Amino acid sequence: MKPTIRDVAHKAGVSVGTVSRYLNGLKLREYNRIKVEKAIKELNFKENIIAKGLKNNRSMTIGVVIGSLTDIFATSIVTALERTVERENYSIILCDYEDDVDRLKYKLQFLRDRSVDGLVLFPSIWPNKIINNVNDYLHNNIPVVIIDDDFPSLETDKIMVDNMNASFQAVERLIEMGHRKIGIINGSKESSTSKERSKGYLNALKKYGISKESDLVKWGNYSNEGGYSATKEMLLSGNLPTAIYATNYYMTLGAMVAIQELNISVPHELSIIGFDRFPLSEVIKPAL
Amino acid sequence: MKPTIRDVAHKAGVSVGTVSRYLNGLKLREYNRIKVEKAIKELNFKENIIAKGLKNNRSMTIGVVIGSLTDIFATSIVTALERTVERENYSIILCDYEDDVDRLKYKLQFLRDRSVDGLVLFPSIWPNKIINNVNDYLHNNIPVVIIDDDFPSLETDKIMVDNMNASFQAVERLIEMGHRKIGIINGSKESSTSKERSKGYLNALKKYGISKESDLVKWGNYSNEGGYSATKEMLLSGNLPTAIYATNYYMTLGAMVAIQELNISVPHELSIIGFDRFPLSEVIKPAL
DNA sequence: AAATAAAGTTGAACCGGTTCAATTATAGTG
DNA sequence: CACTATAATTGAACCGGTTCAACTTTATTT
Repeated sequence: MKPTIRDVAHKAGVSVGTVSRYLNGLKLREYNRIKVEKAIKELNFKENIIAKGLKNNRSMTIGVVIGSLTDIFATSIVTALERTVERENYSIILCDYEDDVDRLKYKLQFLRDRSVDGLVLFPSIWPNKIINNVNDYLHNNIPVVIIDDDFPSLETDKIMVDNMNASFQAVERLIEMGHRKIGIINGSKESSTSKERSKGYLNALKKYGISKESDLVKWGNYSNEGGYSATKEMLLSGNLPTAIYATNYYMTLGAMVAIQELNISVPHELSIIGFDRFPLSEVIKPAL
Repeated sequence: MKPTIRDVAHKAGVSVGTVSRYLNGLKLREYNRIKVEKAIKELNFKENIIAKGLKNNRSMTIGVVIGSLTDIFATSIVTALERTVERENYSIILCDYEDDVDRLKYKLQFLRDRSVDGLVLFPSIWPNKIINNVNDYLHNNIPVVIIDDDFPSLETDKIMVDNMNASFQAVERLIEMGHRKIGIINGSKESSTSKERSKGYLNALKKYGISKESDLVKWGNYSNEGGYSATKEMLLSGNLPTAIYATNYYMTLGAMVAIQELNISVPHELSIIGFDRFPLSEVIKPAL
């Protein structure tokens, strides 16, 4: 059987309370500290995190809810997150809701039942449908952090990407390079980030007195395939852009494939700029 | 305060033991069952998974250790895995070891300390360095499943991809189509899957009496960039292949970029076949 | 050296479930 | 109907930690 705190106490000749104090970093008398440390080492004692959690009602876990595990934007953030929480001895329970509201709700409940000590929520396209679930966390004083999504009615911490401004700058850059016919591949019509990115595009056009052309505005649903077909559609419509702005990584990839397939040379015939950093960016010549 | 099993027992007028039996699916007398169900509903009782775990020493969690969260091969398996364990009310603690042995060891220990009920281990390139850690699980009767990696000395369950054979078939296919100069973009020299895939390639060549040409064997380290530069190198070496076999998804992508950049047309001048299913496969014309 | 303050230790009770020996209710038998 | 056999219930003890009031030891003051 695994040694317990009582075994340690017995071996060291002190009380359980003393061992507990040691484990929690409180001060012991020198000679007791030495005895406890010796006993811990000899028994190879490891504290039981579950038992610990029972009394102080902490699970030392953080729930992370993510639309899809194959979304590189989200997973790269989770990687950094994991590295951070690990330092405090927390672990991450990762839930993929497969871009489905009901599964999202289910997962939020699931994590509640596991008494996670905190929640990190990645963007979904139905912010209003899960307000109750999120409030359930807040009312129980469980901290919630929302990543890059628009929940105006919820009092949670948020980490926002300045989508509108980033978008504006990207498009402005193209305009400064002389482009006047700039196509955009938007994400999905429901998502708040997509709306923001679209707004930045429109604002940039407006600032420079360029009128919006509907042929040059497509929706690619944030996916490889969507970006591919939106780009094909745009480039085959007859009304050719001189630059394309793809509003995420996957659609940029899809756009690249479409462009190369149509034998359009970048950047001579067409410029392209994409949101998100792009593993292949460094490799492609001319670089994006 | 959250209601406990004792509150339920009190409200229903039965003992805690009876409520516990109900929660564990044992039979109650009809009238007791009704009272308990009513009390649970009225109090909105949820069982405390942590307390449950303390007595029977189960954490209802499964540790999953993965080289990189941005590896689509691994994450797509994790997605399916999560969906499966969720049905049994298990959750997944995901650990990304960032392709680093020490972090891998640390993570294995970390998950042990959290008393996970099982471990799923994704391939690493240092199988021998973690044997002790894995044995620590096995000696404590914690089931371990190893995914597509070669641990001949460990008595764990394994899920293997038949890398050698799949590789053989891919290459054989190319040969049957008339190719004689077939390039391969291998993964990394240390990984067992890569060795297997390489072996399949060589076996196919041997079967058809084609001799190996070193110009046509490159290593791409399983990455986009690696695939890209390996392909560039091969295609610029002067000794041109008529077909290329890229041994994973990322390198296939990198190879495609390289090929299109060199203005080589697929499949007229060059055929390409890739290991792993490929989100863009459907979209690219001619299809891979 | 005695009185007081501060620091450290003790161990029983607790967290919210499960378990099981003892007990009680129901069903089956002749 | 009495007598078993079986099924269901009870509640105290337990899982492995934390906590805190009561106590002991050490340090400081006078």
